[in-house]
Amino acid sequence: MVCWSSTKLMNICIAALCKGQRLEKAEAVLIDGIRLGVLPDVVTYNTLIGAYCRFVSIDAGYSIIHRMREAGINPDVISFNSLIACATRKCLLSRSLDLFEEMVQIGIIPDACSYNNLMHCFFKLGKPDEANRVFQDILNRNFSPCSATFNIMINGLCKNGYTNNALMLFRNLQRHGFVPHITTYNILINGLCKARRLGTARRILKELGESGHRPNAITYSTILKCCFRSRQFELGLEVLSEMRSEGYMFDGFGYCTAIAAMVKTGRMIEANECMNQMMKNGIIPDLVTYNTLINLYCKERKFDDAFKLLDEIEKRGMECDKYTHTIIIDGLCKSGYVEEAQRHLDYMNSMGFGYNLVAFNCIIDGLCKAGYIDHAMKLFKSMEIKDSFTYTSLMHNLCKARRFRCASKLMLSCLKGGIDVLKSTRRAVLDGLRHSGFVSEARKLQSKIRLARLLR
DNA sequence: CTAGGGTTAG
Repeated sequence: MVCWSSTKLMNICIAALCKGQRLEKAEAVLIDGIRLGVLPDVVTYNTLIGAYCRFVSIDAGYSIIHRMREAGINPDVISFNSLIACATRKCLLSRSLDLFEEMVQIGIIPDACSYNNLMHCFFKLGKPDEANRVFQDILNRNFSPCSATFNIMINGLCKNGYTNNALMLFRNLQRHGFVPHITTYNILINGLCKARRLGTARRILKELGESGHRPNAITYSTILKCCFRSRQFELGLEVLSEMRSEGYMFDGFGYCTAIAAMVKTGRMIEANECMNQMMKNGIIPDLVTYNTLINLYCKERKFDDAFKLLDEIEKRGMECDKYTHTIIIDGLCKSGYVEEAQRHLDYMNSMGFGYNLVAFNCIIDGLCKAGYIDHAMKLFKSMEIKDSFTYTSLMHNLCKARRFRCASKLMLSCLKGGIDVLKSTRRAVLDGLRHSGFVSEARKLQSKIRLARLLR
């Protein structure tokens, strides 16, 4: 007799192969099993559904439903839950709803997990009311909601702009004895950060520490990213030192964010410390990490160190990307080596990289700063594509050289091309015109700027 | 089933 345990054994084997993305091998094991008289059961097919959904497509997953039926096995709630979860994850939301309905219609009773999926789907559809209805349903039917239910709810509320309700739900749950998991904290912190409520986010972070959980890499990268995005570098660095004094570690992503922000704010000593700490923690640099470090060295004019890293990239069999080259070009410009920067741009082109607008902008700025504004204007005229950086850079430097009418002309072509410029540049051009006697020209330009902004 | 994310220019 073929015993139950051989099917179970086969399932374990198939599950392991599926996990390693070896679907063909898994199918081969199944065929072998059937030939030897080991019959697949609902677990076997559910494993395959999960794997096909994840690695191939939802349709491939769904086709297993047909195969099961042909083999005389009915799909169960787990089969459908995997399909629905997969559809939701891939944002095929109407598909999720159809699958849910199909499941109910063939008489399968949804479980807590099905309802969680449904809520998640409604939130992604931007229908928080529908999601809330499902949530109330879960509570009313005494489905004993698990922490995932609450997490999906809190996350969904945040993502749909109801950060306050999310916070209230969180507090309510706590009052009822719910102990938040690290995931719950992270969801809430992310929501608060995105809503620019940094103060509250920090309070929740503090509570997280007091709760006995430790903030993980996700927690900190969420907070840091948010501080730096809103240009609150001081606060970000404060969080960073808080984290350090607590003995927390970054992953490679976190270090890159932190080092880049320090370089941008001119905190070179701290950036170097951060880099050393990263090395000590055994983070193996990837290309983005190298780019970040090369940027640090270039901005410190340590070109020897920068080129050492370039060698290291090659030695490890990696290839520099457009970021690497742009960083070098900008570094050379900022150190006054504009000719070398231009040579490097030519070299980059010969390597088959496409048009590099950022690099051109760096060189335009570099030429201006080195006093070659006419040279910069010539290059500007030859450029195929320009953006607000190109114009802002030129106009700002023209103003510095007191060539306000030329800057004014550029401003007009910005308005015509629908290119936005910095407020400070607008101010510099207008004030410059006024103070150098071109009052009526300034007035005309100002009204054109107003008109353009109204039409936008 | 639920959470985040890295690098360049004004």
